[in-house]
Amino acid sequence: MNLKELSEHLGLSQTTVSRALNGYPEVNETTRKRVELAAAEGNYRPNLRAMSLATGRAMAIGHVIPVASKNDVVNPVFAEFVAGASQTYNLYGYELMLTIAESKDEESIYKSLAAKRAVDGVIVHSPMRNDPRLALLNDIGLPFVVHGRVCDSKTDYNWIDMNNRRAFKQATQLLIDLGHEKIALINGQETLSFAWLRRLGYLDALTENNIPEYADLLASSELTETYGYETATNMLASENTPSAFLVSSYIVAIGVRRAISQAGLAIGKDISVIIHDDELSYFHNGGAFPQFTSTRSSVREAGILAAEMLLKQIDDPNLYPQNVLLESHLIMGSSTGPYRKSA
Amino acid sequence: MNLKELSEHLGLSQTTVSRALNGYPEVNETTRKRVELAAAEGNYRPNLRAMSLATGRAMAIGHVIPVASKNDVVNPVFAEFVAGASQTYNLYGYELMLTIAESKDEESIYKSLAAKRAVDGVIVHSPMRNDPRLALLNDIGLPFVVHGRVCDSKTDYNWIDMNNRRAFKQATQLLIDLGHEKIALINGQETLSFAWLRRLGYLDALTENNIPEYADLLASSELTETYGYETATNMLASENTPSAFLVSSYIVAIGVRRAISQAGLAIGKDISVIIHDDELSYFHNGGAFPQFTSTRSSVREAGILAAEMLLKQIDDPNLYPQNVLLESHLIMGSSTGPYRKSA
DNA sequence: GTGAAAGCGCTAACAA
DNA sequence: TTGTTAGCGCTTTCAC
Repeated sequence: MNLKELSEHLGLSQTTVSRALNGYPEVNETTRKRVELAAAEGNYRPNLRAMSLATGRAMAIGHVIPVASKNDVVNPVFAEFVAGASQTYNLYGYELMLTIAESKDEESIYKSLAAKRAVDGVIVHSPMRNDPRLALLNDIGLPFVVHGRVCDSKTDYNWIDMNNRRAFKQATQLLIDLGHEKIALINGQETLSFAWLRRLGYLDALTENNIPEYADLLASSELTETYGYETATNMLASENTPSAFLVSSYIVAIGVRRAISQAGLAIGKDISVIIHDDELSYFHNGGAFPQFTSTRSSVREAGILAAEMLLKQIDDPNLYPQNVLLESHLIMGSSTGPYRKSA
Repeated sequence: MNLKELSEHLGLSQTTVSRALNGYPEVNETTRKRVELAAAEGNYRPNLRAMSLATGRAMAIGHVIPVASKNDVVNPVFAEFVAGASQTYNLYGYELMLTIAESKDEESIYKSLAAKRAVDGVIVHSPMRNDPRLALLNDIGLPFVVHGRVCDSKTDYNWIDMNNRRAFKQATQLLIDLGHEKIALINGQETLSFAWLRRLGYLDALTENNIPEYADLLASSELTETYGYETATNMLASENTPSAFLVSSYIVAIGVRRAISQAGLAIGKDISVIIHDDELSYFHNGGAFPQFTSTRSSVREAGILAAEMLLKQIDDPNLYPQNVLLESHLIMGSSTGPYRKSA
């Protein structure tokens, strides 16, 4: 059923039917009711592509998820973020166009999305400390919201972020309070800003407590199990054996656990492990990890907010720039609890 | 830059330019070259919506990911599957439209996608043993491929699946060979067919080995940490204390581990844990879990194949039905290795 | 080998 | 309050 058929069926012009359905005020209420009824009966929905073509709005938002290489794992955090965004789009009648692409192809993907008029705006994921995508998107004039922050940006832009720096400062402080001094940070790639900010938070706490920073207790790489295993193994065998690990993702933590148990050590007895992972907030329901308090600030919430921000932006470019820093955050203890180092 | 501008710039008609760009044979090769050059220079891409309207093809595929409730976690497996599909769509010029929706809204979402002409086909995720979506999609005439199988379907349909049954039979056999008899299965919701098939595989092995099936060693629910923790805790405190766990997802396994360590037991010493999780294939690189062999059959591969299958179907409806059962599968050992029960 | 013209299904000026 | 008409940017007959 299309507009023409519907209007013929009603004995009205396409215009009137269109106006009735789109809530224009000048339509007679009786007519509107009639039209709405017939539309519902005939299960009529406007053809999205025709509507888009006529209005010039794509009614779609692009999410481009970068992966480092063809075989890279997709970070599960994206799934939650996208779920939140999808919820918002459903509410406002937008579609979500997803592309998962190798980082090197991203530039051409943005250009292509814009040139094809496939989307009205995009969400930028996984920002780097100095991210060339900002300039590109400004250049092609595509509205965007960044999930995270670009540390070295000179210009304003829309972003929403968790307070990674504060979270890692707090986590580190917690370990310090437990008597630890040799605290390892097994971090993500520090070219990505989330990891960089986590590093800064970790260092903040060390500095405030006059604890020296050991370079060999700082690791930074892609978040995989193998990375966690190998890094922890090396650290445990080194001179500066850490008594605590601060781990940037539960995937990595699986490897860290493996290394620890292989070294004959026990978490909660010989060593302490704190995992920080936004996604884990979902595990937390029911007090799964009672050792640490944790505010539930889910990535999904960020997705909802980011999408709303972008739609507002598209609606009214004057709102620019909008920023949200989610102060609530998550510190997740190891399942076996922290090891209190005797002073 | 649109077609009109491009053709005026070239001094040709829109028709010729369109034909040249779309590879029609009747175009003079010299002309084609000229057109292609100018198009590249002007960074011309056809307006997707105009193209769609003219051709009647949306050039987009819908993925509808169901979540049980508003606060349900999105299964990370979807991310990998979708990544694979996205790769295929990029190749063929299709877009991927993602919707994450509560199961109860799904029906209306499919109807809406079809009526709006937003997609040319859909991928059905998380099939149930008896899934009403098949009938619905057949009814509205939207081509689809199911990721998984609908156990009780009378009619044919396109699907691609891992051999969950065989994988769980093998995993169970492995534990039996290690001397275990009281083997717990902590499974997903058995209304979903993947979980049901896993259960059947588990039972296959028990039956073949004349091992009795203990009802209290079979659990089935949504895959969360808390579920794993509570179930394992109860099982460990019961009469039929299991000496081995077979766990249907690494998220659940985190809870199981927690329960085990809280009960004062050690994996690999007092108890054995096998986790099966397709997604974990990505962890496997580098022999992270050397205890078991494992063929790497990633969910991403399934995504690639499913997308190809669907595009073929759209191209030529006569190919129906297409089915792929991925025989390769994954058995992932616990990081601390299996416990060999003394006979 | 190329072009003119109609049409995909909708919205939005402009008229009435 | 409703209808007429043009047009969004492309593809595709049909004619040359």
